[in-house]
Order: sequence, then C-alpha cells, then structure tokens
Amino acid sequence: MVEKKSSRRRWPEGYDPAGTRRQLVDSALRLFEERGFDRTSLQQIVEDAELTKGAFYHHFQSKEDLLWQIQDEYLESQLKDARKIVESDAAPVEQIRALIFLSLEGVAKHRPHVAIFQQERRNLTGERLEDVTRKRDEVDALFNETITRAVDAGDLRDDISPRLITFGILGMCAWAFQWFNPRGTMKIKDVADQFSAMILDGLIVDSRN
Amino acid sequence: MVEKKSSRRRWPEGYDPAGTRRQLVDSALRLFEERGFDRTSLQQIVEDAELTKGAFYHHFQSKEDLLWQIQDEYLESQLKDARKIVESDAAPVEQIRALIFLSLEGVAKHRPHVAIFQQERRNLTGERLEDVTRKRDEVDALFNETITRAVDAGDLRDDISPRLITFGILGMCAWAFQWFNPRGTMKIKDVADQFSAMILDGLIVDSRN
DNA sequence: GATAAGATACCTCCCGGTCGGTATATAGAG
DNA sequence: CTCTATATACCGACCGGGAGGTATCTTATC
Repeated sequence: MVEKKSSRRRWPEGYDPAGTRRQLVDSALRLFEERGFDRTSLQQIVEDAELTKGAFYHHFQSKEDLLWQIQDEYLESQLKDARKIVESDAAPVEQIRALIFLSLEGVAKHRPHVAIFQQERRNLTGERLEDVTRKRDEVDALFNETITRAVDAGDLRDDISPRLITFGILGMCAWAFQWFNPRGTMKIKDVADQFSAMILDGLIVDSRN
Repeated sequence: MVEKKSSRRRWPEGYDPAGTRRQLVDSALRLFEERGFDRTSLQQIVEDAELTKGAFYHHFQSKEDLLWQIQDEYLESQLKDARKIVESDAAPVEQIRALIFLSLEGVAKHRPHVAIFQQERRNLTGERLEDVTRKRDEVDALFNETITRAVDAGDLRDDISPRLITFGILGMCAWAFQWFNPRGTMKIKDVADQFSAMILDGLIVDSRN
C-alpha cells in the first residue's frame, strides 16, 4: 500500500495528489489518537507521512484545519447512516436498537476518529467548532426524535424524559471507546445487543416472567 | 498530601502557604476546565492567581505535578465515598443506586475536577499516570463488585455480563458532565433516580403488569 | 509558460523551567 | 530584650528549544 517512499525529490510515475493528502490525514489520525492534538507537532505528522511542511500547507490551511477535516469526515459519515435509520420504516424501538449499534460500530471501526472527536474537539475554534458542534447536535437530535416517537407511541414508559433517555444511551455508547478492545473476544454486535436489552428490558429480575 | 522526601520541614505560623497553594490550584481548575491543560500556560495560571512563577515552583514540582494533584484530590474523595457505600449493609441493588448517585453528584458538584480528569488525564505520564489510572480502576472495581454481587444474589438478570453492566452505568454517569447544567431546572438527584429506573427496571412497556 | 505539488530554509513567538536574589518569621544565644 | 542564623515563601529576569507558520524555490504535467 505504501508506495511512496521518496525522501528525495523525485516524482514516481503515477503520483497521486489525493494520496498525499490521505497520507497526511492517516498519519495525523494515528498520532492525534496516540499523543493528542497539542502534543503532536506538525513536524511529527509530516515526518510520519514521509513528507514536508510544504506539502502539508499545500493541502491544509492550518493544523486546526486538519483537525476539523478529520472530525468532519467522521460526523458526516455517522450523520448519513443515522438519517438512513431514522427515515426507514422500522418500528421506533427497532430504530433505537439500530442507532445503538451504529454508534458502537463507529467506536469499533473508527477508533481514531472517535478518540479525536471526543478528546480533541475543544481544540477547534470559531466557525470550525460551531460546524462540528452543530453536526454532533444533529446526530443527538436523531436519537432524541426516535426516542420521543417511541414514547409517544406508547412503546416506552413515559415517566422518564426522552431527553434523559437520549443522554443515557449516548453516554453508554460513547463511553465504549474508553474500554472496548476491538481485538478482544467480545464482538461489538454483542455489546450493542446487551446494551439494548439492558436499557429496554431492564436488569431487575422480578416475578413477572 | 503526599510528601515523600522531606528534610525536616516546618511551616511558620504567620504565613499562609496553604492559601497560596489553594489559589494556584483554584486558578488552574478554572483555566484547565476552560481552555485545557496544554492551552493554559503557567504564566496564565500565575497571573490569574496574582502570583508569580517563583511561587508556583515553590509549591509544585512541575505543571504536570499540579495536574496530578488536582486529579488526585478528586479521585481520593470519590474513592472514599464509594468505599463507604460498598462497605455498608445495604442491599446490592440499593448500593448500585447509591453509586450512581455518587457518580452523578461528583459531576454536579465538582465539574472542573471531572472535566479535567476526563479530558486531561492523558497529559500525565509515568508514575503519576499509573497512580491516577490505578485509583480510577479502583472506583470502577467497586461498581463492578457490587453489580456482580447483585447478579450472584439473583437480584439482577445473569444473561448480561456484570462487566458490561458496569461499563454501561459508568458511561451514562460519566457522560453527564457533557450535558448536565447545574443551573438548570433538573436536579442531579432526579437524574440519578431516572437513570437508576431506566437501567434497573427498563424502558419497555409491556402487558405483563 | 502556467500551474500544481512539494521541498527547504527560516522567522517569530512563547512555553516550561531555572536561578539568584529578597523578604519575612522563628529559634536560639547572650 | 536584641542580635543573628536559618529556613520558608516568594519574586522576576532570563534561557534554550520547539512550536506553527511563511517565503521562496524546484520539479513535474499540461
């Protein structure tokens, strides 16, 4: 995969401009996850990608711009998938299960993105911060709408506010990135199923069944 | 208070060393929460406390040392309270409710500590990181033990692993600091009660009762 | 030649940390 | 009580280094 190893000034035959950008993003993804945004210098990113600052500033406006693009590509992806679920004709409760799975799947499949989004968001400022926050809120709102619909339909108890349910579920899912090990024995689908069961059916053993 | 190597130190009565130190900690608490550890310079902390770098380095070994002390004072406090709950003679399920409340109460009452612990932990290194991680794990373990006891006693269903239940609950509670507004209408006790109900009794409305 | 893609040298800024000095309070000697 | 020695508490000028960012030049493609 890594074809470009030229530290000298030579252009390979089919050189790929988009590939260079990707390489920078991928290096940043790794380094930001490992060491955090502030503790990762431009120099490190550029060396990791076997490039130079010149290349970097040809593709990005600033270090913050890179951070924003990383977060944006994840949010856009999650937003798209979440919309697909909410716009489906599945029952509200099934949509909730699907959203839980989507969220956890994101954690499992895109760890660096999630880590960076959760931990480095505050390094964004101004418009970029607003943009990312807005998109995050949109995803949250999709959860909230679905949950509210489930409550209104009488499928979920109405003595707990939908807002609180939403935050509870989001928290459970978001927290997974703190402990879930993709290489462990537990598959993310199992986590999703058990979390869903826990929230929807409850934990208490009583005499009703 | 941790003093490992000391050479017969005694505090003169007339001075107020603890006050100065507190002022530095309090300034750091505010600034770290607002701007993050890396984006807060020593100069800012010291200016905010109306002191100088000289004073700072008289009380702390380094910037990281200050960060560690802040996290430590929170963890010690939570650990103490959590132990008290687990060592009580309340029923396991009631202990779980109490632990959930403790965790959420921490978020509400010590926002800056929680924010700094959750977001800036990675800025610690070596022994200090290990120490904080160990104490965090101890708190988590108290949750886990209690939950396991509840499952073993037959109070909670046994088809969801205690470990997963623990992480679910911890996530819900930890996430609260992302959205909970202490000045809002909702009291933290209500959040705790509703989260407990959600997890323990479940959300689904069925015909069995 | 125009333009894109990238390399290299360089700039300014400010960060964490140091270090010598000073002021204050207490303890002990006389 | 005063005088002095000493430890604490704090000040603030200073430093090396590395940070993000820029200017300018070179090379490849059309």
